[in-house]
Amino acid sequence: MPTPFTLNVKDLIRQIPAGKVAPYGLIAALAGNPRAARQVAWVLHACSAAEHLPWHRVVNRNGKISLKPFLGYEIQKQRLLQEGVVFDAKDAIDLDRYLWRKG
DNA sequence: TTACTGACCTTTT
DNA sequence: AAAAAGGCCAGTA
Repeated sequence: MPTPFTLNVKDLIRQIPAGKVAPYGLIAALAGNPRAARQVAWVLHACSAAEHLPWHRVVNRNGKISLKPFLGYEIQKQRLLQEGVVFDAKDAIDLDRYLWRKG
């Protein structure tokens, strides 16, 4: 039985609209534990496939993809590009523009 | 059962 | 300013 935090994380990720992204810390904070970003990451790589969570809309605090190349990085980037998210020269997303705002 | 690992973030030296 | 440590939860060995 997963903790409410984990369930909350999944719900929050489901609420992320297309074309927006959310860092791990924000989801963790909304889920109730600002320092449980690591757990958020775990939920993604472990449960995202089983659920249909838009895991590609979750990036790190730098606005960059944490995944390593050829291990999901390209897939996530392509998905985001399909949704209209633009990467800058550093392969990072402008969080000021694409950060998901609750509401 | 304990111990280690993992798509990380925040706080403290 | 940069660097180190602490913290969170679930899965695997």
